Amino acid sequence: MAPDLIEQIRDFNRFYTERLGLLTDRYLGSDRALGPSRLLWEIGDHRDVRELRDHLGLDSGYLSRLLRGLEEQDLVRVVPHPRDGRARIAELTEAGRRERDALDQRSRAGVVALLGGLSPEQQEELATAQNQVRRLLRLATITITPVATDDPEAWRCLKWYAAELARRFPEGYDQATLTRPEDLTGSLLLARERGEPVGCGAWIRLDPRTAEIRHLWIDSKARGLGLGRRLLHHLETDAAARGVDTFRLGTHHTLGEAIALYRSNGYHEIDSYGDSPYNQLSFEKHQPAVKSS
Amino acid sequence: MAPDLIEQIRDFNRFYTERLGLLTDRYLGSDRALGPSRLLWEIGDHRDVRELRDHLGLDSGYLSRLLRGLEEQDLVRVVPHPRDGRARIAELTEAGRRERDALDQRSRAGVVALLGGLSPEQQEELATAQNQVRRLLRLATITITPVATDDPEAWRCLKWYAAELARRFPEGYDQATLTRPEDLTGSLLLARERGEPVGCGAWIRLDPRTAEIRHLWIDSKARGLGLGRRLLHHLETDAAARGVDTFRLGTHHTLGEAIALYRSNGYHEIDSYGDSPYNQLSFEKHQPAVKSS
DNA sequence: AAGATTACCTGACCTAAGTCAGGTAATCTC
DNA sequence: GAGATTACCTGACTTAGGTCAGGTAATCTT
Repeated sequence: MAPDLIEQIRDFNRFYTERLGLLTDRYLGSDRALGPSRLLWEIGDHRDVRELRDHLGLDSGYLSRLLRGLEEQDLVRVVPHPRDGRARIAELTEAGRRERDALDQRSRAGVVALLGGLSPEQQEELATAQNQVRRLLRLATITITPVATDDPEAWRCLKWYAAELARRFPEGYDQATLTRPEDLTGSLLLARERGEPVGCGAWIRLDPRTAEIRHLWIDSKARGLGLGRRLLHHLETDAAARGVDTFRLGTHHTLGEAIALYRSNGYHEIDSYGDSPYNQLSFEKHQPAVKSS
Repeated sequence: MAPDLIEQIRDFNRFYTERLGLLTDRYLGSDRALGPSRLLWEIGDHRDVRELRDHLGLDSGYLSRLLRGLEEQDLVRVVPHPRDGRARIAELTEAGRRERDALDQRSRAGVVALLGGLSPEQQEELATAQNQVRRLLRLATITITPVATDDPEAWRCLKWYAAELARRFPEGYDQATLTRPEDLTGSLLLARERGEPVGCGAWIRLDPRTAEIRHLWIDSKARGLGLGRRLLHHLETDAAARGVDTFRLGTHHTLGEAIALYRSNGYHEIDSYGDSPYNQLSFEKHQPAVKSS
């Protein structure tokens, strides 16, 4: 990997850390410490204490003390959970809401001041470049791993996939059409973003040198990142490493993004080969088998 | 200002903070705290203690203690300054250098792992987008302020400007040609990045409705940001607010970037009007006088 | 209904990071 | 050469942010 590229990324990280320092210093302003401010913000209007603990990654003792502190200042009320006697819910009081809004306002003001130094076009350019950075960093940190054919997380994805097809196909989609675990003769891949499943894909072996790509699906919150392409590529190299040099797949007229993805990845349309009623279009691609890197 | 643009910027800041958290957690790795690690890094091979204090913004007592700690671990040696008996210099020992290199290696490894999830083209895209973000944020945080005509910081800039012209003009440049403070009948503007002067520009009044732009200069470390344009624009609105509607300036064949800047800002070439031997080209622009925003 | 688990709290303790007030020696300014 | 300033150090203190070991009550599991 190009060393200067690495240095450039690190340099940007250093730069941004420094800039963020300036912004959050300003954002603070109040004499409240960072912890309580962040908590105030995270509570929103009301939130499970348990959820807060998970989300902020805090020790239960520490969170408890933080909440007590905010309660003493009358910014927060901690009330019993209506359905679980053990659990509790933190909610902002009127004063707490005012405080949170003030914090919010201060944070906005910092950004407004920053943008004031730029022309409207430059502001747009900034937003565009930031979105690009975010998109690529999200994509880079999503992990793709092979999982067991009956992996519960992967099956949650497959269910979502089926539900989406049912919504999008005019004729609906029968969940029973999903490939059963015992028929997944190739691999089942699961994509996770920060631990959360956000996509899946599988291939099955049609014959020793032919694989069929199936059930390629990306959660809506992870679309537009280029994850579909990455997942498809991963499936191909995975299959290629096991002797496959021909890939096939079937898809549906309504799945425009998928069709575009296949075409732009070297797939060409062929005559229908399977018997699935949903496979209105069939595609194929040849590629010499090589070991995955 | 567009509210969703503001939210987008804030959202990116939150996103990046979170990502950086992940990166620096990894970067740590060692059981050394963040403070000493950062200090180790900043010392480089050797550095004035005083410089470290300024640069890291640390209390002198705190820094002293940090250094003592590193000295006890044999990572750092603090030796007297050769030319100033009060001052001292911190330098890494052999072990300190190894430790710093190990930190560095760990930080690189984190970035390499991150980039591993992207194709080479995407890596390039990421670097490009990050540079764009950085460029715009730098530009946005540079302040431009009018200063006294004999302001010492502005005059440092003017001296640098003169020195650069002396290097670039085949015939050299006589510093005495710089406009004297008493002749700066318009304004002298100074651009600062994080407090440091990085550019200047002035206008003088030729007649009640005509200004001459002079000595527009950007430090090499702030070039390519679009600061020249911003500074020029600032000079124009400043002059316009004081009744000027005609701008003139003279420049030199060797200053290609400046000539391009003037042309792209509505200046057109006119016959020579002044008597400066360095003004090989003259430009003019009309613009109705309006109050600055 | 017993035993395990979960949700939260309390008290005791700890470290990193920093502030502040003063002190010493060297150096600069006049 | 006196007085101010600078560079650094030491000791005393504070705060934020956190860990850990237990305890209580509610709930889930079998």
